[in-house]
This record gives sequence, structure tokens and C-alpha cells, in this order.
Amino acid sequence: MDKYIARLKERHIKVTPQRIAIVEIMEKEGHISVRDIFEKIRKRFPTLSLATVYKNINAMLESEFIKELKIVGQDAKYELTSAPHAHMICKTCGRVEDIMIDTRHLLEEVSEASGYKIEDEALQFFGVCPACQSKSSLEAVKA
Amino acid sequence: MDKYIARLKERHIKVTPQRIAIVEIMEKEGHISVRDIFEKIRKRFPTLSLATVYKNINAMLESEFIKELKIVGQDAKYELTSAPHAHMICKTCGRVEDIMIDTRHLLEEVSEASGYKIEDEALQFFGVCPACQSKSSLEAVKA
DNA sequence: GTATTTGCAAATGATTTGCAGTGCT
DNA sequence: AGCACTGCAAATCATTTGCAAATAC
Repeated sequence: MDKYIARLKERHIKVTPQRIAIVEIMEKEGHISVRDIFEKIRKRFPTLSLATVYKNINAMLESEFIKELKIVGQDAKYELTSAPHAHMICKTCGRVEDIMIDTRHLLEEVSEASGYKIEDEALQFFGVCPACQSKSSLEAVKA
Repeated sequence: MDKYIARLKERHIKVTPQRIAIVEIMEKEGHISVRDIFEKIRKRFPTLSLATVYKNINAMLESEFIKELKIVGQDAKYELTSAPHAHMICKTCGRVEDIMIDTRHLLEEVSEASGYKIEDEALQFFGVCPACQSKSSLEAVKA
């Protein structure tokens, strides 16, 4: 956590208890929506306002301390900024996982095909996670 | 356009003038937001209601006639369903282009890394388009 | 003819803003 | 001490819903 506090200070974002709580929950959950941040933190922090969560999310986005993740069929989620990675999303339970893949070839191909200078990427894959796969095969047996 | 009308009928979506207009504008623009659909069509179709646009977008999404494209920093955009492809997005002007890339290797890698059965993908790349690149180099010369 | 769709207005939901008071640094 | 942050309420913006009239099939 100290690591994150230092990083906030670097970006001239004041370290308040609310912000620490938001960063902690993001570190724990990985990917989380505004609503879920609000609800989880409010339990331990009853005075927290939803507006404060929004303002903090926006401040942290602007300084690229966190990243926004827009997923079809889900609310936007937020994650702490880290090395580039792709996201694997379960169509059944909605869980989002980070996956590391080597994108060097891909980026070259895209850059050549498009003529753009590539600066960023957002790679999402959708499927059924192992847990949901085994649940649905169990149900097939029962049926 | 007849191709699309036939496709709508297959899906038991009634072919109304409003729907034809929405499909036409999507075909022309490639990727377009609800707001822009509404504003462009309203010019020729003054009675069109925004609620109708939403209802139609939702009906067409449900039958997978169109796809939703969520892009960080932009409104959601919609496109006619076609062969899988990636999107190249200009960070400067916001334009969205389709690009075809070969994702076979990538999908294998992702599938192996995650244990998921991959069913779908949403691949976005961000950069500066050739037009904006030359505009900004012109400005550098002027400055 | 019947079921669906349209357009309108109202309802809901998400996000932002203004402002007075509070708390980091 | 000073400026940024918080919480609240109100404002704004996006999206959905209910319903009566119109329309596709």
C-alpha cells in the first residue's frame, strides 16, 4: 500500500482516507465498478458519498493512476495501472481476469495494416471460465 | 440495402422506415453513436423520436444484427455485424476504423493462458491516424 | 386483423456540479 | 494557512418505460 501512497503523492493527489480505501479495494478486487467501490467501502466508512467516489475516480484517471475498462454488457470497471495486459471475461459469471500475452507481432501487424502509430491497446476476450464450464456440465448431467 | 432488409426479416424484426434509415446510416458511417444516428436521421425524418432509436438499437443488438462498441473516452458506437475484425481508434480525432488481422495465434495463446473457451473478442488499438499525424507536424513547423 | 412499432411524456439511473465545511501538507 | 477534498443536494445527461395511436405483415 505504501507504494501506492507514494505514487499518489508523486501525482499531487492528496492522500485522504477515502482515497486509500478506494485504492485498497481496487488492489484487492482487481477490477471493480463505481457502484461496487461505493458499496464495499461504505460498510466501513458510512459517511462516504458517491460523488466523492466519482470525483476520485476521475482524478485518478486523469493522472493515469488507474485505467477504465469498458466491457460490453457490464458496467465500466476500474483497475490500478500496471504493465499492459489483456482481459479475459467470462460470459456466464462476468468475472474479469488479467492475462499476459505477447503482443509484439500483433502490434507490428496492426501498425502496418493501419498506418497508425500505436500508443495503446485494449484487448478483451470473451468465453466461459473453467468454473462455469464445470458447473454447466454438472447441470447437463442432472438434466 | 436489400441484403439488410432480408436479414432483418429473417430475424423477425419488422421493416419500418425508421429502421431502414438507421441501417442506412450505419452502413454509410461504419461506427456511429445513438446521438449521431438520431441527429442525422432527424433531418430527413423530423418526427423520429430518440426513444425509437434506443428501442431499435436494443432490438437489433439482441438479435445480433448489430454490435456495440464501447470505447474509452467516447460514447458507445454501433456497427452492422460482419466478419470479426479489430478497431483502430485515433486518439486525436476519434475516428474508428476496422482492421483485419489474423488472430489465430493470438487466440490459441489466450486460450492456453486462461483455460477459457474463447467465443468472442474485442480488440482495440489506439494511436494517431495518418491525417492527424501530418496535421500535427505541420503545426510544429508553424510554431 | 393482430401484434409490433412509433412518438410522446414521464420515470429512472448514472454522472456531474456548486457550495459550505473539513482536513491534508 | 492555503488549497484540495468531502459530503450533501440539486442539476444534468443518458436510457428506459407506459401508453395511445399508427403501421407492417
